Amino acid sequence: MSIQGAPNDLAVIAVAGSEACAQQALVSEPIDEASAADLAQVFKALGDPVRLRLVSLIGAREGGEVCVCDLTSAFDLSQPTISHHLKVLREAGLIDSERRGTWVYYRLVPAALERMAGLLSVPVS
Amino acid sequence: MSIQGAPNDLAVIAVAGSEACAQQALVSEPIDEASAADLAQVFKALGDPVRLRLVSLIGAREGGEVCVCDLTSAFDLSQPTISHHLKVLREAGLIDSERRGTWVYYRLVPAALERMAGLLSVPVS
DNA sequence: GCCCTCTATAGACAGTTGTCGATACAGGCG
DNA sequence: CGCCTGTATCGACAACTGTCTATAGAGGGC
Repeated sequence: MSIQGAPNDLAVIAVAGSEACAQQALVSEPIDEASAADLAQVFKALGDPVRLRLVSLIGAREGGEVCVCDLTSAFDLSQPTISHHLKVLREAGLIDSERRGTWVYYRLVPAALERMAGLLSVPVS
Repeated sequence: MSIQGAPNDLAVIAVAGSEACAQQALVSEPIDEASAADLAQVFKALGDPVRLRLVSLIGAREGGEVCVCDLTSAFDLSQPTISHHLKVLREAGLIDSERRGTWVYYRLVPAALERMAGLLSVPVS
């Protein structure tokens, strides 16, 4: 389950992402301050229960897209608060959005998730 | 704080961790609130540049162990501040420590890192 | 025992973050 | 056009976080 086999752009991005993150382990050599600040911002975006659930809700959705109205109704929080969390995730590069008519749809950026996953994987030496 | 004796225990834990993370994708189905809160705490621990560099410094070290004194000297921060960050990482389960005489040595918990990596990996199906 | 070094804890304080209500903007529909 | 719905931004405020100094605890050497 998860992403359908349909020829959408998301699958292509996912493959490209997982191939690109070859040597990016956090633990293979000490990272410099600039990289640390850069990566910390992304982890910080993931470091909130609401945002984690947002990512999960978006990613688990068939078709990979979720309307903001569906996300807002899934939480016991105000609409501006959800909008704020979506903005944080968007600025971290983890999701992106597209407006279609009245509604705005969000989807994951698989390459960004894979990049972080690659950083955390420990070479089994 | 406690690390079990022999160094090859770590390898066993690492392998077990990477094998166990089969179906733990964040995006395969929506996670519940409790899991989200739990996981967010770990991502939050990683969401600070200093702590990311600490993880990197510890993981990149030959032997996998680093004395606190080496970590403190790697930053332009006070010793209590580094101690605080190490505590955050320890409480998130990402690192572990052992006192040997006067010094305290920190090492990674590979299973914890692999767990988070597994969560972020996007199933390419 | 006394003292010295290494590490952790406590308390304080400024900066950041999550949340809200109010409001502005965007776009479809009479 | 005016209105209505969906989304984003603004401003405020309490709660949390990162940092410091001061101090406590652990353990070795004299």
